Amino acid sequence: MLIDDDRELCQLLTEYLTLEGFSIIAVHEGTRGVEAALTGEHQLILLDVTLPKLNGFEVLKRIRRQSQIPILMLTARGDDVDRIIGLEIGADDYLPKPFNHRELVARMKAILRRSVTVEIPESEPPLIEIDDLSINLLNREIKRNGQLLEMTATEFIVLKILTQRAGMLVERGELTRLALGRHLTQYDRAIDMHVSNVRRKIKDKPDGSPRIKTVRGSGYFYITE
Amino acid sequence: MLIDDDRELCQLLTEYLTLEGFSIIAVHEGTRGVEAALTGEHQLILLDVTLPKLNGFEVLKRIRRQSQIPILMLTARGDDVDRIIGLEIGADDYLPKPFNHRELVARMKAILRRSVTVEIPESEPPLIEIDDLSINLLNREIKRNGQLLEMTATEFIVLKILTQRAGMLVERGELTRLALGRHLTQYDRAIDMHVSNVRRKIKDKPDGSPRIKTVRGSGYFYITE
DNA sequence: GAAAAATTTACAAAAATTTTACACTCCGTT
DNA sequence: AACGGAGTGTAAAATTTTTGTAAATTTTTC
Repeated sequence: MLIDDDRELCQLLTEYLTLEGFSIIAVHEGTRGVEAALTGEHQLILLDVTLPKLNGFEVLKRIRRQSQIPILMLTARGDDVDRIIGLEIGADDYLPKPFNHRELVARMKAILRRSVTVEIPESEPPLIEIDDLSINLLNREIKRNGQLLEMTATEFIVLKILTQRAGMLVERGELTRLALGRHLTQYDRAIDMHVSNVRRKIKDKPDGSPRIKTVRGSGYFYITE
Repeated sequence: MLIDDDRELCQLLTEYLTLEGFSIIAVHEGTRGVEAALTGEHQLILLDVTLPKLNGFEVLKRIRRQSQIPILMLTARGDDVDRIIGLEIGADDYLPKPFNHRELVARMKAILRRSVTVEIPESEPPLIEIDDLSINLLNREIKRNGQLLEMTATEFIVLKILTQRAGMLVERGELTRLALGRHLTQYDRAIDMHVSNVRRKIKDKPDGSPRIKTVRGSGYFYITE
């Protein structure tokens, strides 16, 4: 999928890439791009940085919040800052405009080659149920025996990860990477806060025992049995 | 293959990674690293950024000129520029020093998983069972005939190492390196304390015989048979 | 520009680790 | 048999690390 507001470029690229054996869908607006990217119907996103309204980085971040789909950024300005921000936020590659069509294809193929084994789209079950919690991955709702709990996006993903791996230790570093999308650095206490908030919101189990255990020096895990 | 001029780190890592099922060869110099990387004998390169003479990026570039072998960069504490340049030139991942050994393994496995052709060292069985002890590596729980024992992270790893090598002598120095991640120095009694604590917590065998034997002047081992 | 969320800061509390200290053991020597 | 040094076990103290969370700050969202 191509996200770019330059319709002429979209047409040219679509034609060319179709010729190369890709099937392309173009959208010209950021929010629509995010939606489309999250449908899971696409294998690779080509994303222009300079979009009206919602800019490319914003789009990238929103997609990354929910999906690891490969993204190749297209940017007009070849300045390093852009590259850094893009890759840092989670783009797989970047290509400065104007670019050579063949180079684009080469890079797309490179990304796809890398992602083949990663993106095994085995659909995760849309609902995690554990104890009296139900965690709906589709609409991101969490209920404690039927009652809806308010969660922020990050708290949701933290709880999702911990429950998906219930009974298994998730190390702080890994949790940080999975939930916050960055490396854990010294003195970074963000993940602790999120866990703390999750604990406060989900409360203890019906029998009064805690749900999330801390393994000092390692990480956290959701207690089973 | 590990390319790093810090020999001490190389030794520690080699030991640890060997324990994890990898076979490691370390070189301490850039040009030799490039040569070795291009022999095609290795599946993954761990590459330090701050090498004398030929720096890590240069090594990376030279390797990439001829090979797509997976490369994980070890960067000095997280300066963004380094990270990005590394990825830009073609590293597969990076890990800022100082890093957690377990995290390194996780990332190595992730990279290897992506490069289909390589077989990942079969992850150690998640459960060690010996006598009436069961040691769960997933959630780091230790049970003595069903009953949960409280252990600190260090005590856990000490017991893990001793039981994994049950019947074999583990020297104090090696145990210190593996469990505490440092070299044993004169008057360092920490490992003795940990062994002592482990002994106290796991108690003797059901028949009243001790589980961990001291070999005076050498080390410890878990008694089998 | 206000509200919400995320992150950082700060600090007390808890827990883990290391160090210290001393008793004890092994073992070769006197 | 007594001596003495090196190595070991471990209690207790000292130190360091880690965690929980309130509050402040920054960033993001709408």
